[in-house]
Amino acid sequence: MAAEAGVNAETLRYYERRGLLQEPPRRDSGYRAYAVDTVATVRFIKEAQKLGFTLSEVEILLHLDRGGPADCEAARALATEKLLDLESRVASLTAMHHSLEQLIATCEQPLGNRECPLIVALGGLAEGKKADLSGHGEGEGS
Amino acid sequence: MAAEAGVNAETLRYYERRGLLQEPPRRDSGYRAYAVDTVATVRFIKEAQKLGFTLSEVEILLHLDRGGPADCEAARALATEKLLDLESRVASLTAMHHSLEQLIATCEQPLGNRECPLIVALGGLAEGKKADLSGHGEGEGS
DNA sequence: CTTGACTCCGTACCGAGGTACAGGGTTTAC
DNA sequence: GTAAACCCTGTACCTCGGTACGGAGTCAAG
Repeated sequence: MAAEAGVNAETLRYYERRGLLQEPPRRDSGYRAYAVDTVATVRFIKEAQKLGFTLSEVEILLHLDRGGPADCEAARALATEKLLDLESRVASLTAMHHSLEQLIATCEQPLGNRECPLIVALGGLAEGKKADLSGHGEGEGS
Repeated sequence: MAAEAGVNAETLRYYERRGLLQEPPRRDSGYRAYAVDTVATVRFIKEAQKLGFTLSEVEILLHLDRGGPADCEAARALATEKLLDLESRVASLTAMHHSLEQLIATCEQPLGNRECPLIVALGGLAEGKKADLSGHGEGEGS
């Protein structure tokens, strides 16, 4: 069953501990007797993870699944929130990418006599922020 | 000094423990007497982190900074590698974004009588993978 | 009936990047 | 000269998503 869902057996137990899977009935030996559709649930979890949901959110989603239309609303809200989150992450990674490209480009610059332009540039980037000691600024640059 | 660099004092000590900052001289009281340019180093660390370098990589970069032109090459290689890494992360986030959008779109579909289309759809996504029980496939989909 | 592959349980650990706390010492401003 | 506000050390803890281990029981095949 673990193999079929593509996860370790330990992972299944972990999910059970976390409440993502509810405890399956046991055989008389104590072995877990998983319902057939548990495989689908595990795949659901994995899919949702790939879409950026945390396990806690997945848990919420799973509980929501047992509810009515109001819960469906909630599920959509959660998904929409994730979407925004993804958007901002993409934006910031893209910004990083851009900066890094520029940074690497400095390597083509004549390198004076001994300093690595890349590292110097990275240090230089930070200079801009000196004025920033007003608050406890956890600055997000862009 | 911690405030000026925008980090906790504890974080400074943490960096020192990790070897990112070398141990500063002490006043006779035992207090750390940071050199003026340590602030710049800390900002460098923070900048590099923002660009996706891990602290271990930053450490390498800092050591590289003391070296010659060969080390400069190495720094550029590291940066280039990071760039590729960023590219793939952006790609995968973008893919997630796309899927999530489509998923949310299913919410507009008529919802039968009681099932949340979003959750049903997420479950449905996983179906495609049933054939995948050949190896121990830790599948990377896309 | 034995052997090997599975499963059980509980607990501890990984890595990354810190944060928190306790129990002191020091500095600085009033 | 005293009180607040900083700094020191060391250790423990946090989140996240699992993985590993040990000692025992169980299942299926030969």
